[in-house]
Amino acid sequence: MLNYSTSEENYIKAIFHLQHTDGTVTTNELAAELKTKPASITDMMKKLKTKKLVHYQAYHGFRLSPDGKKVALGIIRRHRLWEYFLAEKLKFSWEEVHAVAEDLEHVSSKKLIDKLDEFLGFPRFDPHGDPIPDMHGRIETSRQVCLQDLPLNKPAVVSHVSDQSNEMLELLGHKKIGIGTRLEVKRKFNFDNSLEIKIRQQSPINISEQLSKNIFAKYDE
Amino acid sequence: MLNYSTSEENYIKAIFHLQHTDGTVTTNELAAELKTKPASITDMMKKLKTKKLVHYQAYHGFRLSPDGKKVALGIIRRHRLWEYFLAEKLKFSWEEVHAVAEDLEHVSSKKLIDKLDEFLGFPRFDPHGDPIPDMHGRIETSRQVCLQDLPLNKPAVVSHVSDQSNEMLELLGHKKIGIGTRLEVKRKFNFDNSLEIKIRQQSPINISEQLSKNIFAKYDE
DNA sequence: AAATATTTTTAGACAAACCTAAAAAATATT
DNA sequence: AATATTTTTTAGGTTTGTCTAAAAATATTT
Ligand SMILES: [Mn+2]
Ligand SMILES: [Mn+2]
Ligand SMILES: [Mn+2]
Ligand SMILES: [Mn+2]
Repeated sequence: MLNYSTSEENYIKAIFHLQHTDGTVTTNELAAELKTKPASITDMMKKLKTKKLVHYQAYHGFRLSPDGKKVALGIIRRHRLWEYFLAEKLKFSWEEVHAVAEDLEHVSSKKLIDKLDEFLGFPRFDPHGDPIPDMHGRIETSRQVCLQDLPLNKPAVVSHVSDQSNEMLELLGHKKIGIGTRLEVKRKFNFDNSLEIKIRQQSPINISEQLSKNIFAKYDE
Repeated sequence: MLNYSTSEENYIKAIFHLQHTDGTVTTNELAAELKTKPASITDMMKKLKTKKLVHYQAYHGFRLSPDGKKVALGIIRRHRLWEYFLAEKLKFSWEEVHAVAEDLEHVSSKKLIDKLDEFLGFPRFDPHGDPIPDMHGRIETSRQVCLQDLPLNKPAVVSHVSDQSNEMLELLGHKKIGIGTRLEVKRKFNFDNSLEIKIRQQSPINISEQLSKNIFAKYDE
């Protein structure tokens, strides 16, 4: 597999993330995301087109080709493995890992990343709950997010609890929530960010913002 | 502390290493080291001079300023900590670590490096036996090298033995060599790379290339 | 369907980091 | 000391990635 410059990689990764929401990505959208000017986007899209990494027609937006997607998944794999390393091994806080991983992701030795993966025990999610692509670029399609970020009425399965204190576990036990519990968020109250959730056939219960921020769940997108 | 480009950092580090042997470094020397053309060296020296990182007078070579030395030690710290990480944690072999560290050394988050240092247990030497500068740029002046690389007639102290097999220890016991032994290499025979070494007042003894490659010693430079 | 507003592309410029070929300076040889 | 050789610098050019300002295409209003 060829090597790409840091700039090319940042563009490819940004397109990947943007086209997940939209179908195709526009020049202005990408310029805003990367904090560059639209003219720079056009320049780069021409280049990525000749390298067959994007489908691009002047004035009609662009999206990654199958090859481009493979490259993007490689970059995302590196980014998320480094984030996991920084949080888990070096004890960085969740908010700090992203900026450093933004640089580390461009060191592209395949052996380095595969050995790092092994050293970390083949983690499946980064510290933000996003899935880490495996060495073949396969990525879990279900997303892990905290309950606050779960879409309403989406069935999800509790996959992770970040605070393991006695107080937390006592509360979870009382509410009958644990790893594997299936639930849906029915309403979100903006006043205090409390949530109303439904667990199987039980009647809906209410949980505080504080609690919801420490519970993570997976759902299919 | 300011940030420097990958190119600037590679030049600064190369000057640091070259001026250790010579006093001042020449254009052609540095061009050979970095595999670039002399014209590129002149360009960069002008730039590094305006940034006050080198002392440079046209046609008369250059050397690092005190500021330039500080920058160099920061890069070398990052390089050697990553080499240690790769060898110790990711199980890379000694020969593989250098190339990857050549890239990782340019990720310049100070917090990243200080936390990595702590995670690794503040190692004092990289896998090649070179000392790792601490977070203030202090570096041990004594070098650890294998006997093959020891300068002739330099008093040195055995500091490390890489092969710990019974056969090795038997041989070392017979030759009366152990950690802490003071010795000097008196001659090197090019035919088989065997060495004649002197241990205190004993008469000189001969050791094979194979053995010498597994014995490391420190000396002041 | 025209007129207007927005988005995107083109044209041309600039800095960083490299190069080749020619000129200048320093060094070595006779 | 004059000449020849080697080293270093200068002059000018290329590629990558960015920018501004103007032109062209598309989308939205009236
Ligand atoms: Mn991230
Ligand atoms: Mn990045
Ligand atoms: Mn090295
Ligand atoms: Mn390097």
